[in-house]
Amino acid sequence: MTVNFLARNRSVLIYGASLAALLFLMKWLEWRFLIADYAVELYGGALAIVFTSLGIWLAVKLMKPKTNTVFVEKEVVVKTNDFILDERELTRLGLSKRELEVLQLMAEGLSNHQIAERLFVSLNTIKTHSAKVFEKLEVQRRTQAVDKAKKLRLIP
Amino acid sequence: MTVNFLARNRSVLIYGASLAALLFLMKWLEWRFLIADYAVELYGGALAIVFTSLGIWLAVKLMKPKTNTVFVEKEVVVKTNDFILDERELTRLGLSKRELEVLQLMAEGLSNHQIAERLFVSLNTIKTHSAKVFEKLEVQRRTQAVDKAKKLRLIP
DNA sequence: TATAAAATCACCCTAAAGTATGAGTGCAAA
DNA sequence: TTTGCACTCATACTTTAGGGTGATTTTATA
Repeated sequence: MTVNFLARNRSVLIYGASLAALLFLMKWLEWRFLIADYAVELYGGALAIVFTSLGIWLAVKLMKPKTNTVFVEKEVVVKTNDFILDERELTRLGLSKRELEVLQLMAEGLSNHQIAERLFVSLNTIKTHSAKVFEKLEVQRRTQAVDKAKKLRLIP
Repeated sequence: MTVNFLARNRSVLIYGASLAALLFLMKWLEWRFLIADYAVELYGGALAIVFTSLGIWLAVKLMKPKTNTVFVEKEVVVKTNDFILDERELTRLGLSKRELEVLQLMAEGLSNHQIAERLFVSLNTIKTHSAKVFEKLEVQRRTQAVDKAKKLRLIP
């Protein structure tokens, strides 16, 4: 902390040190015969050093620290695993609840027979549903239907 | 900006103003009969003001601003469209180049007949290929094969 | 060059999928 | 209340898919 302070105010310290050094130099050179004549100037120099220091101390103590706030954007990859059903597309195509259900089971690779069992209806009903699904999706095969439905975000 | 500076350094300014006011007060009170006697003190006061100001100015000028680095998380939706084929899985299952090709076309919803035309081979050949694909993927239907292949990252 | 794996094709048969059509029921909106 | 829609089921038929088997030709590699 102290080291940091010293580092930050190096220029100020150098200024102060230079002033002090200069005074000492003058003092050493002319101590013996000029001290009496230049007493006022020496007094002024000392005053300058002391009050410059006071000023610096005051400013450092009282001045609110200047803060530069730097905003750094950190990219966070968000997984897009979350499937959101495209309701708009769904209503546009006019797919009913049951038809979508059949479509989902189709996508899981179930046969019409298995879908019928799963939904407790007859095989013929599933055939009817799938036929309507194909019609609405404008396809001929279940594999096409699944492919298109995935692209249209009707199923995950 | 200037207003901001004044606000931040109010204490310093008050200190300086007080010093000045004090000097003026002394001057006003004792101007006529003490000016000669206290010339040195007035000179010292002036020096004090000037060098205190100098110190403040120096400190303000030279003090390095504190840098606050704030990390802001920015959500970036990365398209996970980039399909990378799972070669390991591919070799594990022992799927041949041609079989994978057939699998891909299956996933696009093509019928065996269409696949045969696309690859310039007979329907029977496609049937053989698809049969081997089902065997290797341990499934019974093409819809299942497509579903499993997608999950295993064999096809996009 | 021998050999294994891949690719090709054929035939037969069954299962599943898909097409077409008709019809009954229930529910909600006009 | 009627009308439309979703859901249900059935029958008949066609097409496609899938299983099983066997065979020939390429192709890559030990």
